[in-house]
Amino acid sequence: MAQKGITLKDVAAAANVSRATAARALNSYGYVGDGTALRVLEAAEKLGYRANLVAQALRSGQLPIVGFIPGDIQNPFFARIAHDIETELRRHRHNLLIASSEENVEQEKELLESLRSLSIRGFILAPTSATDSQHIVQLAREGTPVVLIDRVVKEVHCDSVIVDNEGGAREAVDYLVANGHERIGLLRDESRIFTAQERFAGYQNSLESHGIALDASLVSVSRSTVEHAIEATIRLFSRGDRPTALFTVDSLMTQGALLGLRSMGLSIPQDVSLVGFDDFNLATFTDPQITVIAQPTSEIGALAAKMLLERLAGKKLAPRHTRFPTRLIVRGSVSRLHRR
Amino acid sequence: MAQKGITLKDVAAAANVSRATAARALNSYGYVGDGTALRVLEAAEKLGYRANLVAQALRSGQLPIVGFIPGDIQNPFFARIAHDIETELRRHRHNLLIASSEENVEQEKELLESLRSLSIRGFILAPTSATDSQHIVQLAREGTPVVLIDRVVKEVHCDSVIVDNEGGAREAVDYLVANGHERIGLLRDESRIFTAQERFAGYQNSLESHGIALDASLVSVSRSTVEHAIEATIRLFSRGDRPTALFTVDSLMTQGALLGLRSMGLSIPQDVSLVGFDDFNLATFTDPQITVIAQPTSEIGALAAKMLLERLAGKKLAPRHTRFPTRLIVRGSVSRLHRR
DNA sequence: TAAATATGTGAGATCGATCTCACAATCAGC
DNA sequence: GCTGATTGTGAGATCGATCTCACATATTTA
Repeated sequence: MAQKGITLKDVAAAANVSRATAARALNSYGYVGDGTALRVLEAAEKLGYRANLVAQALRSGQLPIVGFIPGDIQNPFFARIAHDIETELRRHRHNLLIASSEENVEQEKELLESLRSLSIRGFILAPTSATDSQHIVQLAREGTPVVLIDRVVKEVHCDSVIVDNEGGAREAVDYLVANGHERIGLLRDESRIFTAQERFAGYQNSLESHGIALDASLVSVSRSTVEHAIEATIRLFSRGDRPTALFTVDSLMTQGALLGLRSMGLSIPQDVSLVGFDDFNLATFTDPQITVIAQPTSEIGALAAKMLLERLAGKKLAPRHTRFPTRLIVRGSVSRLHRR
Repeated sequence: MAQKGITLKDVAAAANVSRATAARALNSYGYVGDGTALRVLEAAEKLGYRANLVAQALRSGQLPIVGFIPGDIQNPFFARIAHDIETELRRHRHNLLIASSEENVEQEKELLESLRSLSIRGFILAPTSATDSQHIVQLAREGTPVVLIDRVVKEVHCDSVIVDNEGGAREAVDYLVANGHERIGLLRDESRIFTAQERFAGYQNSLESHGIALDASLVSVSRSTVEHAIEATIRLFSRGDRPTALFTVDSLMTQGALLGLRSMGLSIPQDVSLVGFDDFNLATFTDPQITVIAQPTSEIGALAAKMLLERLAGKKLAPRHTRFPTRLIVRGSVSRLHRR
């Protein structure tokens, strides 16, 4: 009952022309007499005619809808991106359908599969697995425009927008090392996820370049939620020779680490130094303020949407890959470690 | 190019039957011979047939899509609700289209208007205005299922899920008064918004019941973002006789207040006591932990989705209105005020 | 003035799935 | 063996917008 039921036919009847002519007048193509066109437009106006997008889609094969599949819409990082994508799409009369993969490859596959039958025009996707990607390859190969954000997948040929995860992580750990830390814990998410891999690589590379051996027992894996990160943090710091510093790979984990450490009575930065990847609202309120690697979150969504819209408009180019730099924001959560 | 193009016709041809019979076999209705049905099913399987939802929608007039129009998808409150709605919808093979009103009535109207031509099945809506609501009345009257969340609009007859805003706000202010505060500031959002009205009423009623006169200069209005709330807070506390306590009406504002107060060198709870409406992740990390009025956020989305799905299934009942209770969580951001 | 082109319009096909209707067969009951 | 129900199937219409084609008139051009 969504539609009042004023169709092109009604408009045509009111204007005393055929459907074909009405369509020409409304979409201004082909030959239409001036007077006729005016009559049609007036009739449409008076009746409150709105084209049925579903009918248009059946002919054209495409609904003016773009799908966005983030790992988790509750993560402020993705929420911000969703907002920016939607704003950009609206400018071009497209709508945004959001379905979260919940960081589950199977769910991601099912979503893609089911959205496909909706004749959605294109996808903006944060693939949950860097390797299990045949479904995405397949999608891109069929010609559906796809833009990957935050995470890429090697074999897929499409536009992508990511950040310098390795460099950012390296900078974070370099900074901790420069402050005298050697036992540096890592709170990361599952290794299937592209950003986790890259940030881990940054962690490794930094340690290696400083001649510090990687200690696997200092690395804790957790899902990216505050609750899971609290647990993982407690696990990591429940040992005798606990780390003197911690690097967390996203803002929800940073918040989990804050809460976990507090619950253990460990204070920052006296007992533990902390650097988090991805800035967040309250990072400057906590005491101390949290030192972070900031990403240009506000640019990712808008750029991805623009890229996708260009593809939808038919632009044929080689895939474009944008990688934004990150930025270390030094606040107060890292202390200089003095040898004891 | 979203569709590989395997249509019912292809399946019918492969199974050597007519389209009508193929449809009957696939959707199991009417009479179909056992052998025939099997042939059709096998052919569909082999070809990888997926029904074109757009074509189905053209006939039925409805796409399996539900629209969600929150005030701001970046507000964790709405993000959580969006997540829960989506999870529930997916169970019933429906998709979620999210478009933010950005707390702008005109945008809300345009969105509704444009989504209408998409033949969306129903809406879950947090109306940005408690009074400017003809567009929603109209929508509901036409028979489109609508569920209002977080905010209601008087004239609209449809299901709704909200919380006890007045009671929650009253409890917050009662608590401050019980701790000796009389000059209690209010950081609220625009009065057009339903929750702002109700929470303001709770603030008023509490003061009145304690014989405290309402001082309009203690009330600061701001948009519901961290940035705007910082400014509003600073404005409110830049006066000589500043409030001894502050009540903020949502979690982004609470965070803004925290940052604003800190930037002014005011500490909580020594200089200012604080109670916020809506709990948030870091409320227990900040020092002190923040006392809040918690809402059952995790129940709202799921319930709203269920209600909507029932309506979509054709359930005809009088509109149901659920109002969840709130809960005061006492932490450490309120101090007992001693007369000076 | 005849031929060629430009302009305006409508009838009907199309997109894909589904539904109505007509028409066969098969089977039961009398 | 005949009527009437039961079962099975296909032809064609339908949803709404758009596009192709054919067919008119007008207007140029040779």
